[in-house]
Amino acid sequence: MTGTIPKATAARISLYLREAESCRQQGKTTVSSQQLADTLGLTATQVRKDLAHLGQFGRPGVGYNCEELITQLRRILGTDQVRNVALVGCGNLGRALAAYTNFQHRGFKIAAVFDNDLRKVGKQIGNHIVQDITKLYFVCQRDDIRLAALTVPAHAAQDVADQLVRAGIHGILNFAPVALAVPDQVVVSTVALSMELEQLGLSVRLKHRSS
Amino acid sequence: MTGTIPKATAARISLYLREAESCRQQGKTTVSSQQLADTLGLTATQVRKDLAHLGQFGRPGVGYNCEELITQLRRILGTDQVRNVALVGCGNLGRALAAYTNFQHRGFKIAAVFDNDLRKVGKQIGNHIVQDITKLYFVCQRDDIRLAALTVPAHAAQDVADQLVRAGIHGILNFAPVALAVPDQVVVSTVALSMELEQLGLSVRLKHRSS
DNA sequence: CTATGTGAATCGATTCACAGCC
DNA sequence: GGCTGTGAATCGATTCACATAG
Repeated sequence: MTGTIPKATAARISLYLREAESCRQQGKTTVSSQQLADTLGLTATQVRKDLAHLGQFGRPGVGYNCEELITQLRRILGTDQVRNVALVGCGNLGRALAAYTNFQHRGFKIAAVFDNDLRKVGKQIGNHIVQDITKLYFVCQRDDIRLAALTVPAHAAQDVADQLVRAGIHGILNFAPVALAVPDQVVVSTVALSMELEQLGLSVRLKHRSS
Repeated sequence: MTGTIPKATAARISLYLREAESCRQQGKTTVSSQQLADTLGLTATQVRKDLAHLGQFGRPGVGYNCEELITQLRRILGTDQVRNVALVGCGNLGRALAAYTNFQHRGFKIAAVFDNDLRKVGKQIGNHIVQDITKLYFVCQRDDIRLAALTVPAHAAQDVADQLVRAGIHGILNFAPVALAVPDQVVVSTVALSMELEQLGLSVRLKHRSS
């Protein structure tokens, strides 16, 4: 049951959700562990173990009901309710994220956008007005913002991370290629494009070496 | 030695490289496994096992020489030489990536930018002129482009991925939240912002549940 | 006959304990 | 004393084999 979710399983929940949504959009009502495994590059057993870990939805001889799978996975991820996200840093990447409208459908709402550059404060980006970063604490408390996306230059990332922690943020999605020091109860996930490219290049090298 | 790198170790190489660079910038000449572990949230033993797996640089009683560590990690990642990358899709995210200049310092060069929208073709983004996607095969072959960043809408991702495969691309950094079907010899790494947010939110939930 | 859920076995990764070097 | 590299032990995740339900 849902008592405790293995880390490896947790890391795949988003994949299952996307694939279940994709199946639903194709008009399928059910999907088998074998089908999920094939498109996601996993094994059927692995998929069954994972989904059984999350609570046993799925009927022998039939498969998993797409609609139910989506509902359950969303509930586990907590994206059945919309959560507010602060976006800090209005460079190229920050502006790109601020302009996205899809997050809301996925359970996240960019509720506020901040920058420390007073020339940017007050400007409009997407549907948002850029606010002064000194308002961080006030706005996060007022609007119950617990997650943040950090798109500032690497040299400023730690300083802003400290401000986010003081503002009561629980999770930081960090786009700067630096390790952030934060208290234990705060979660940081770093997504640095240069690091992703490095990993991709390495995977390609290793695959072409060994085969 | 470098005979075979464990997957878990490979996934951490970029972290070690960033931290080694950070140490060098702070003027340190050496760094210990303990220091690396502390800032990266790992254990010292884990760091030593990883680095020993990659070839034993590191002197007992002293630690790892930052400069040598950087050189060796770059060599393993293959980023000691610059590799060309094609960027496909000039939406918000694509434009943000095209404008980045840091990739070059990290061993990657955005060598060409493509879109299928003829209104965007010919326009300038950063230092690049947007090219018609029909030129993909020609340009990738001519300029020895083997990696691609895919920043097109989800519904177009598979179609463009097929074109990338035909153009001889070996690795695709996919920013669309869909699973791509590609031949075995092609590597896909998906970085979907909505999925990263889901994972972050889940980590926060699990941490606050259990503690 | 198809497909799930699960104990048992296997595989890989992390941690422990310590030998050896600066 | 401080620190790396590594065999041995532990822990977790994947795979196998199969019982069970539709």
